[in-house]
Amino acid sequence: MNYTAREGNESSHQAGPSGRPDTRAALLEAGFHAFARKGFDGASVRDITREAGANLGAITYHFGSKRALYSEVLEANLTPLVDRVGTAAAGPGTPMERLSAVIAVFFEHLSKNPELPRLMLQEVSAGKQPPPEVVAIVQRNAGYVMGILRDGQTAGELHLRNLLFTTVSIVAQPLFMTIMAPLLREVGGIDMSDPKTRNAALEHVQAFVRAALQPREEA
Amino acid sequence: MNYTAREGNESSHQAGPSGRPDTRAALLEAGFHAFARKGFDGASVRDITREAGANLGAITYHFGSKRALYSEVLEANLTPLVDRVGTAAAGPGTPMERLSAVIAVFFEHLSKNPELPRLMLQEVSAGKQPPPEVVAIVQRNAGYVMGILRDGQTAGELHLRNLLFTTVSIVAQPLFMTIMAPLLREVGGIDMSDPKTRNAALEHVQAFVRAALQPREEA
DNA sequence: GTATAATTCATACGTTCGTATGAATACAAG
DNA sequence: CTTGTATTCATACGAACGTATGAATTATAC
Repeated sequence: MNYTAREGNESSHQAGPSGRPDTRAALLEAGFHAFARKGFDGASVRDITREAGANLGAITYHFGSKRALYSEVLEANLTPLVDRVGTAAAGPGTPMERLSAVIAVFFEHLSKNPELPRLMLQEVSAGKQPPPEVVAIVQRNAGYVMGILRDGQTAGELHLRNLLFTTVSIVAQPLFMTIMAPLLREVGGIDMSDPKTRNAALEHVQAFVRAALQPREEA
Repeated sequence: MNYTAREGNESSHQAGPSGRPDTRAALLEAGFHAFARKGFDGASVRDITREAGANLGAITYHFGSKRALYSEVLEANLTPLVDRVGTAAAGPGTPMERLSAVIAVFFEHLSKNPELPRLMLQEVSAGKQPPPEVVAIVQRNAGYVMGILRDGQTAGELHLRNLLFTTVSIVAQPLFMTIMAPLLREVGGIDMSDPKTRNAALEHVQAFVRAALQPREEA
């Protein structure tokens, strides 16, 4: 029972920056693809280890279990996105400009990692309570968006009633737009892998949100 | 090889309107729950048949395979929603009113069948091309929404650039709002099972879309 | 070099999976 | 009743699953 491999923190594992195989990273990568493509249950340990060029027992050795690998995959792939959102949210400009920047970050990051939204939505559409790390990440992301909305609200630049609902409405758009890509081709003959089209979609979402939040006089 | 059970059309199967067990319907119901809750791979034939109070071989007998049951579950549960959307889209009123009606239908139907959006999103977030029946249903639904948008566009009542993108932006909202319900409690302490809250969410989405599509003067 | 720890490897275990099979039962028609 | 069909049932099969095990190998320290 010596193969714990989880005792200390990283850095002592496999000399990442060297030319060594770094099985651990390969498993995270392969696991990401497999989980995104087939879901947790659909992706098998044999699939993942084979794709990673590792032995069947590698997941048990490096992570302890398939479930633990899944958790690390989630965290490792969601954190960079939310980090980018955080910096975009803290950037300069009016609240509306910062919001557009956040949408752009979202959109670009998801477009460059087309499997990520699948992973996220599978996690959320599973119905079960996601692992606490995921909840924390989502919470952090929501916090960034809500911060912008609050700023715009107090400055009178944005018009909205409910902070949380509006946040959901906004975040839903890049996620959905990205995840619907395969269906958009089928239904509308639109190819989201074309950068031109992708940019058009981004601009649509930005304009849509901008229009929705524009202050106006009404009951 | 006599248990085909798929030769003719319905009506000869099990005398639905009688007091008989109607295993077939029970399997569709149990399969819907199980697939929505655990995904296709996560839901086992043994789970489903047990929940349906049927024998282990019942799925093979009545549908031929687990996959075939899944297809029927998808179709049986998506069609009623899209039918309702169709009637709402064909209703009276201005395009904006019809759009709000469609959103309300969406919202209400999804709220009453909280597992349905999970099923839909799992299907779409699986990445693989959904079965052609599902594509057809989605296409029909998109057609209804796009019809309203086109009407409003020619009447000058709605302002939008891209028909398809706008449709995605609209449909995404009730879906996301419903599916995010568990996270909304966690993140914002909001209980979507409360009818009051649910109605507030509906009104938010309607107002959000209305504002986004309101004609205005700009570049 | 040798000793010690970290990692890989082949293989096996027990479980669960979807489906197949044929006997048993329920039902409808004559 | 008897006959024939539709359905249920218990059980079995082979495959795939996640994980465990201990030997082989590789890296690190001395």
